[in-house]
Amino acid sequence: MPDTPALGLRDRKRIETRLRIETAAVDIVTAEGLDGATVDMISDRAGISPRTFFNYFDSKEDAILGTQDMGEVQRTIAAGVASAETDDLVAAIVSTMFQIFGPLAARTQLKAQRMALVQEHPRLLSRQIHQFTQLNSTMAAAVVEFLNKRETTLPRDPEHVAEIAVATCVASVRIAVKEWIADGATADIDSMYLRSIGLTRETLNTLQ
Amino acid sequence: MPDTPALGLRDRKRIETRLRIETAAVDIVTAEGLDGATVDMISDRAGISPRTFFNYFDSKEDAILGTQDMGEVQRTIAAGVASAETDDLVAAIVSTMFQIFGPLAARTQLKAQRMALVQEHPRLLSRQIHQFTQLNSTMAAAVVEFLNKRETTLPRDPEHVAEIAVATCVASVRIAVKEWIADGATADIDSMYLRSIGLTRETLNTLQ
DNA sequence: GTGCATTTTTGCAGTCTCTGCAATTATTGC
DNA sequence: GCAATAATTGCAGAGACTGCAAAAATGCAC
Repeated sequence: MPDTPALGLRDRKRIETRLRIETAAVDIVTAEGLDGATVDMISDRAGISPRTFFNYFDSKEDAILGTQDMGEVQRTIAAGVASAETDDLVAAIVSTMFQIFGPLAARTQLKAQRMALVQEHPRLLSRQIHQFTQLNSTMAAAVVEFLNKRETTLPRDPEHVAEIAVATCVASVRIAVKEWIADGATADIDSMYLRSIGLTRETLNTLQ
Repeated sequence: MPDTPALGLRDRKRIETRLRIETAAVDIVTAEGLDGATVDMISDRAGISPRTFFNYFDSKEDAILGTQDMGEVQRTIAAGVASAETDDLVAAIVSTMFQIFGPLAARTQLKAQRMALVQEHPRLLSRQIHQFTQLNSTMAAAVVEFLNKRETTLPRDPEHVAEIAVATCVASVRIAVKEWIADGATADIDSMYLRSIGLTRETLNTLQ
């Protein structure tokens, strides 16, 4: 992915503004709490009008989470699972997830703060889980393709199997990330990946 | 569970009002859509003032979902998984979930409508997922106990394995219920249970 | 039944989120 | 420059939700 070839002033400004809003939102919520932070305060710090705030985000929560266009994420998923070289479904799903959230390893102050907020405020967690859930169906579709392509002991209901498989892997990634945060967010992304795979395997052994 | 021993008029009325609100909420949202239904409309049909609405529910969404006290649910879970006679973890989890949502089989117009609404409106789904997530941690704790009690090849991280196992089983139950709704909600609860177990097994086979 | 304590309901005023619309301003391609 | 396009903004307004204090309903003595 080349670094955005020819970005005009307009687009550069938009990206910049978006980031300013996200930063302002996370900062103020960190300082004042979720209910203590109003859209007015955030807009004010970001240097825009409250009305403009809603041109960038649908809600206060979205601004805090930095919700972005899901289009690219979805394309990454489809490509990732489809192009997996392994026949190991777990590895294919988990590694795709780390492709998506890998940039999380190159973490910024903003991202670290954001993750802390999500752990702290149930309302945010709820919204984030919802986003993950939307991802789930996209991932499940990619997994169905994966299954069909391999043709190895095709299950009766590939769609359903795919959804459960995704739910399982997503849970293991989530837990690996949680651990990672608990450990002070020091480890690198590879160890998170390995940890996540390991958790999945352990669970499968236990369930069998 | 004996039928509420000595309930005064005050308590009976409160329960009745609560149900009237839930019914009104579901009916109006079914007819007018999620945004088309206002708290004023719901309160009006329920025969209460808008202010009283918020004495019963924290939000419109909660009224639609009929959100209730999670205390009893949590006790049911702990008891269910703990008292499971099988050594089969999947069976223990899934059957506990059906213990919880079993009364769903004795379904009412209200519950059927509610489930349809949740499938239809992402905002509701989001809120419900959040509730389930809270349940997950309770279930995971019960599963850890289950694992410890059996002492069969204790995994390195029982807590994490438990969370993933629960996520897997919850997903399979969710999908079984979804199918059930798609089929017109005709089948009985036992077939849902069997379907859910079957889905889990298939997935495990595929993942191994 | 009457009177008193406790709950529940309600109205009201107010804050905050979020939307549609139309005017204004900024960027772009020519 | 100049027109087309896009972003920003103000404004008016709907709707969700809260705190507070008055009013009504209920429970419990007596």
